[in-house]
Amino acid sequence: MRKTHNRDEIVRSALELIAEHGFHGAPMSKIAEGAGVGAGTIYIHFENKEELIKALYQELEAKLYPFLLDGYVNDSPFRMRFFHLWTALMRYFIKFPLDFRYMEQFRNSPYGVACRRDKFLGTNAGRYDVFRELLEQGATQQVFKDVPLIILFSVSFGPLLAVTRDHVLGFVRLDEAMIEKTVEACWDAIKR
Amino acid sequence: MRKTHNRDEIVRSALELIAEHGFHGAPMSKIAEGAGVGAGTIYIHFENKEELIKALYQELEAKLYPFLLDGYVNDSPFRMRFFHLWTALMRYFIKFPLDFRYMEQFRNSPYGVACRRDKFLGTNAGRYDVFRELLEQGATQQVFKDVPLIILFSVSFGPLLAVTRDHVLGFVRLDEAMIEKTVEACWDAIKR
Amino acid sequence: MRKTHNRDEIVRSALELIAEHGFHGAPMSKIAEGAGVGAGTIYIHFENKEELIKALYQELEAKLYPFLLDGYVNDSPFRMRFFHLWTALMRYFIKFPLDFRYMEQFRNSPYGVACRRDKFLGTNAGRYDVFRELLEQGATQQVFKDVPLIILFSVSFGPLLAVTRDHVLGFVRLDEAMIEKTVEACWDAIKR
Amino acid sequence: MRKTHNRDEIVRSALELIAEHGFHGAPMSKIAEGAGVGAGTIYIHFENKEELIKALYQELEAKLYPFLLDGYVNDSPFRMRFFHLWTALMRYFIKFPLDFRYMEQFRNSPYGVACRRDKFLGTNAGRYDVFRELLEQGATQQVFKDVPLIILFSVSFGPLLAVTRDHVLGFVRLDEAMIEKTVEACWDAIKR
DNA sequence: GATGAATGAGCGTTCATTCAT
DNA sequence: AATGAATGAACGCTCATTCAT
Repeated sequence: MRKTHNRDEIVRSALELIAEHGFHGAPMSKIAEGAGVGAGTIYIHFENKEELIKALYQELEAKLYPFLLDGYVNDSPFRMRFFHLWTALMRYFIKFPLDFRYMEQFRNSPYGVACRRDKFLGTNAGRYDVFRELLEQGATQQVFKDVPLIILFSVSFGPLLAVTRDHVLGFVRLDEAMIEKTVEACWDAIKR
Repeated sequence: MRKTHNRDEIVRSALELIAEHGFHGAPMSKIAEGAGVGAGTIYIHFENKEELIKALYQELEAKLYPFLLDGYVNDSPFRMRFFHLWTALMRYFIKFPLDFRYMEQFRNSPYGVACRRDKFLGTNAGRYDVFRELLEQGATQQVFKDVPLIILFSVSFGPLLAVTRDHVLGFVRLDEAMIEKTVEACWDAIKR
Repeated sequence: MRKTHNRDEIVRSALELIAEHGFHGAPMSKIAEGAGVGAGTIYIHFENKEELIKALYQELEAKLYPFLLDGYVNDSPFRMRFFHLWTALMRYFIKFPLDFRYMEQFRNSPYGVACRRDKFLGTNAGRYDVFRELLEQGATQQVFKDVPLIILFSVSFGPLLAVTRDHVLGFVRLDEAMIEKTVEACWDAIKR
Repeated sequence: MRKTHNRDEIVRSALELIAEHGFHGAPMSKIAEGAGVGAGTIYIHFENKEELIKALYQELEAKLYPFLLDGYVNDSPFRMRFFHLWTALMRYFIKFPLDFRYMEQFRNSPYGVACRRDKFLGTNAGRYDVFRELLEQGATQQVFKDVPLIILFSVSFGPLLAVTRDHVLGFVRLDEAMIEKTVEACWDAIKR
């Protein structure tokens, strides 16, 4: 189907350009060019630039999920599940640095903030999320520090994202040992 | 002297607008308007927008430093010094949320990345920095995990910045107890 | 096709405005207005103002050439060929005074100087040019004064351009007799 | 007297900048800087930029005149006087290339055209001018071609100015022999 | 569905001129 | 007389979006 093919190319082109040059360094005309379509074609598939940006973020999240769950054993020990998820996330970002750079930009943008507000306070507050499930469980079982859920998120992802950023920007080159040490830091940060 | 007054107003207006709307959401014309000056006046004090952005960042850093060092005792126990600095930083950001938002934007921009590259690899690699001194000392004394210096930075600041962000964006309201717990998380994340 | 029509209108408007008010008296916005298009439309057809200016010059040269060669007999006597070309050039400028004024402005601008430098010293030094051919031939046959080629150009065009300028600016009204006298002056100036 | 000194410096700075970069490449602020005065000081001595430009032109003309008349013998043979004036003019321009470039720019600008219109048609039509006197005399005595005075001007100055331009722009290097040949060309062009 | 030329508001920046000192 | 910070209209140019084809 032609239609889907074009849409995919647009999304791919947007990812590349925005990840590399930021939202404002990626004009619609260049996204179209990179996708091999006309400028108007984007507006057939997406209402406007903002919608394209949000849709792309959701596609990246959807692509990430199976990666995280691959090999995830729901009833394995708590610590192991934490290590599995955090390690998988880090490996994913290292494998797909464009995805990381895009997602970081998104998180730092008004769109991303609104998205997060919705996640914690809004209509999506209850939607299923492996990370949330794990953190909530750990909080209940008093494995983690006694702080609000959102702070558990920030404290346990903070080191991972910061270190991954260093890698993606070329400040360090992460190998498996360093990934393990980083995930350990995340665990140490959060555990009681 | 009129000159200094205008310059200060421009810097203040730029801080407000950029912190709130990002670099691209803060056109020079609005910065001028917010400062109560003509558009051309900015260019008397700053060569161009980029220079204004960098100068503002440096002013904020200069304002932050004394705040960190206030009460800092150079030969107090290691852990105490860490807690002093990290707590002071967090309190500063909570007290001046615009500064935090601006500095975060800067760090996530090409300017900020270049600045950091310079700090770790370039000509400023040796310049004095309380944080760096402390982290290097801790690495030498094997108090911290055995990872490169840059990762010590990311791991120990990661939770702090992420949690502060939650506060500044209104997702949590941090009190002294929560600040302490966050700094503890930073310490736990980094310590061997 | 709309595209070509708009491009032509832009070129026409630029010619009029620049011929009359100079490069700096012809802002892109007014050129657009004169062409009946939006300001951005110009940038679809020309990369920037400089490229528009150069392209317009080349179009005028291309328009001039056939005019010069019409009725030009390659093996007619030397003096006749000179009179043919110089007379045709002068008639052309009188018929299209905007072209004259534009070309003069161009010649007096950095673009025009660079263009001329290229013609005499650069990569275009060998490109075919009726005027150059005639002058080189005349130099070889010692019909002309013994001076460098570039001076033959200046000496033989000098009177023509100066007189044409007088006409275009309204200081004289040239008729056929006066054109003939002017071309004779050019011939007298150059011949040995 | 301070006043005169500043004025002179402004005029000198304007000459340098405009000759080199054109009217639009010479902002008042840079002219002030080059003169070592404040921007406002220019407006004490000249009403506005246009007046500065015109005043500078008149100063250059006033400076040129004595140069032309030096050694000029009013009752020497006709041809000799012509050669004296044209040669002196050319030498002057070669000696003071900034003056030449400035005067050419002026002549090609609306100011210059207005000035010339005034000279030939306006209130200054009768003012004394060595060149005019000589050309009028030559016309009366039927030494020159039978064309209007203004065309005598253009025809006799055309080669001189064009060749001088070549020299000033670096296309040729004129020596005394070449100057003589150029002046001869001017004479040939004009004489009956 | 697909195109890409066209739009025009808005951007960063310049500069002739003014005026409080 | 001299200053130079301040002004703001105007510049060249960009780009999200539209619409005739």
